[in-house]
Amino acid sequence: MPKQSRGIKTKEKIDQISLELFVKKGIKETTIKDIALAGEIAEGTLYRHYKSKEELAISLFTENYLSFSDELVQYVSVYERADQKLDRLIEHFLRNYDDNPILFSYLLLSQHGMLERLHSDKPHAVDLLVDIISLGQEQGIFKKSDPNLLTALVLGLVLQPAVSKTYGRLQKQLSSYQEEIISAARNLILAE
Amino acid sequence: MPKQSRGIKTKEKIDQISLELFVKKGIKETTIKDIALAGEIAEGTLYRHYKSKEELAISLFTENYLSFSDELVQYVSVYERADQKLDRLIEHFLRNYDDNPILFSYLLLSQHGMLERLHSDKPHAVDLLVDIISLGQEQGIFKKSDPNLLTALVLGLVLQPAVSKTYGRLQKQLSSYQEEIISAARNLILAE
Amino acid sequence: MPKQSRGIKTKEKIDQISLELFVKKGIKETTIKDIALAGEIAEGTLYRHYKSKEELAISLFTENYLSFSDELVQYVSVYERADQKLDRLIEHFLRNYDDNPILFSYLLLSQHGMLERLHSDKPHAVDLLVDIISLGQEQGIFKKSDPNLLTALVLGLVLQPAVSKTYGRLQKQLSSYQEEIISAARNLILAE
Amino acid sequence: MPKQSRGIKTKEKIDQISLELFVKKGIKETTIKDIALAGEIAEGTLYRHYKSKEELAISLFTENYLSFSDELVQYVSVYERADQKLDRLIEHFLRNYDDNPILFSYLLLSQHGMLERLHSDKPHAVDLLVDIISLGQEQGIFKKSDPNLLTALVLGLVLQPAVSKTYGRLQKQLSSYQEEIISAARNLILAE
DNA sequence: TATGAATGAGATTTCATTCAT
DNA sequence: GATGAATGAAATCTCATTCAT
Repeated sequence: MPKQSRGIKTKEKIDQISLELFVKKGIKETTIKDIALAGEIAEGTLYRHYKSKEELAISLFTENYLSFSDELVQYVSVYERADQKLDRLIEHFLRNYDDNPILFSYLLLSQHGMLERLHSDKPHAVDLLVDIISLGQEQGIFKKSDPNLLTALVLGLVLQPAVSKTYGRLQKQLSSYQEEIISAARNLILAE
Repeated sequence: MPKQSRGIKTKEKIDQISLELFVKKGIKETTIKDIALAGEIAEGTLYRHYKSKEELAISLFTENYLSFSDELVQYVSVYERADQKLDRLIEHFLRNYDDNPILFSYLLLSQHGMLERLHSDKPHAVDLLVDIISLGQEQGIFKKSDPNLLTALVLGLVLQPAVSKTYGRLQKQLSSYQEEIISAARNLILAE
Repeated sequence: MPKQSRGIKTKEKIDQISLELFVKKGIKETTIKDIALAGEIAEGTLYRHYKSKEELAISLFTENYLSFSDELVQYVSVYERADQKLDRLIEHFLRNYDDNPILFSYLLLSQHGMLERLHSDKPHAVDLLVDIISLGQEQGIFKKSDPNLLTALVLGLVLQPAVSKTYGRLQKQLSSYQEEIISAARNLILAE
Repeated sequence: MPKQSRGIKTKEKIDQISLELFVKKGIKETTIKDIALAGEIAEGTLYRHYKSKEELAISLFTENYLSFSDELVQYVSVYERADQKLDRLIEHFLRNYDDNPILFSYLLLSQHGMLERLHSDKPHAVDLLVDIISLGQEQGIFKKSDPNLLTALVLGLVLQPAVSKTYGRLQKQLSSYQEEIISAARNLILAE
């Protein structure tokens, strides 16, 4: 006996609840029953929207990661200078994390094992950072060191605060650290 | 009829193989059968050495993480100045990663959910970093910003290259980036 | 908002599509969703016409099998002599198969498990054949061997070509083999 | 807690019990639980021997059908003349049915849907019959009609009694009908 | 110590059926 | 009559763990 016909709401509820549970307990550790109970839906209902739990987890990652990446690309493309692009990238990331910490925690924590499955021809977030850094080097704005290392270092400056926040080692909104993070990144990467 | 009488070797094999599989596929995703097949041992044999799969995973993490932490504490305690301590900490981490990348990938990737289970009175690696940074601030050597943020940023500079290396985005030995990483950390943290 | 107001058409579509799928994949193996997709109807629509999937399957079998049996009885009753009855029975079967191979494949292949559920006082096709053979023996036209064996053998001569056609091992219309099949049956069954 | 270490016996039990249930109730209608209960094994035990219920059903068909085919080929190859080959084929089939009616009922009833999946380069039972009939025509012993039709007819004479026996419409051992079946086949197929 | 078949609890998944629209 | 999202009972399947050998 169907409870409601609002399919859209149901899918959203599944996504929301799953995200929370996946972050809190891990994907494997979260059972269909957990999701069904928390979402007040039947266990079978999940399968009207996703072929399997794995597909749900992958879709959650892929859809959100790609749409975040798209936005980022869009947002950053307005600027010409690599340093401005980088500033905006960081700003945008931090703001997005604050807007939806659970989603971003999921993206951070499930990178491992997900990024490999990401079959997309479009450039995504990490690619974008590599591109910006290369561009900055061409523009003579950024240091000439190994761009892969520079990427890793800048990535660390941006992602680790998010991870630390996820683990509760940072208390405030990520955006409140924006100035310091951007300044750290600039310090690190600008040609002297 | 036992295949070999040297129990030590078997345990080592279990540890080695489990570590690899845990890193490659995740702990929950790795089955006893996977370990048994890859290690050419019987499924039951694992239970001669560990009470459960969970105990194996925890033991692997704990033993290695704690012994790494201990060494680190030891190694760093020789120095007085916080900046020297920090340099040594980074150096030691990079060297250890190069010595056993799989083990360190495991320590990095399974932090989530593992650190919580670690009930030890000894200070962990992250605590050590916090301590060093606080010390540096007391010594007037380090910037006076939020020590938790500073910790996150330095952590990012050190861990992300390791993650990037794990994902193949960095090719060379981590130690070869040591100078740049240390200099980035110093740049970031030293009082101007 | 109903897509079309002609309920008859919908029922026919359900019957047609179900028949095909039941033959191709089996009854249990065919899901309501399969039928709905192939028939471009909603899953719930089937239940406007049948109480359950089982009722659909039984109805499909019963209606068609019984009407085929009725016709057969009618058609064969015109003749007096058992050998003429037999000829007409074979002719009628082959023609009917050619007219609707899918339907007949269904009748052939789902006998197992269906015949048991058919509680009807009307004689079935196989009973009719047994009767004809007994009659022929009484009339002194047919061999005096075990009538059950004779029935099986004649049945084999008629059904197996249909099965072979279903599996594509025979190409032409079944009716084109009529002469040879009838002659084989006569050869087999006529008293020398 | 494992009950016994006699893995061979367990697999045999699974095969035996499954065969019986598959014939009695159908494959889809037989649940793992049914098999486990009847075989006094745990439900999971089946999966030590087969990857899935479907694999069990397919394996049961394939293994037995192919080994029966092999035997048949072997057995028939001793003779030179097509009519002798045919006699032996029929004899061998009937005897085998009597030796294991359940197995042969399974082979008969699950042909549909199984034969398609039979990926074997070796010629099997039906091919053998086609070959024998072609050979007989070359040897001038058999009628010159369409060999595919002749195959279907002979097949019908042999298989239908088995089907009838499976459905309880024949009482005695199939072998007791051997003479009549062989004679019917000879009558049908021998050149005038 | 080592083995590996067997176990069974618990997870995932299927799908006929219902019912509010 | 038609729709199709939701249901949930029942099926399939997984896999950590045990224990007789």
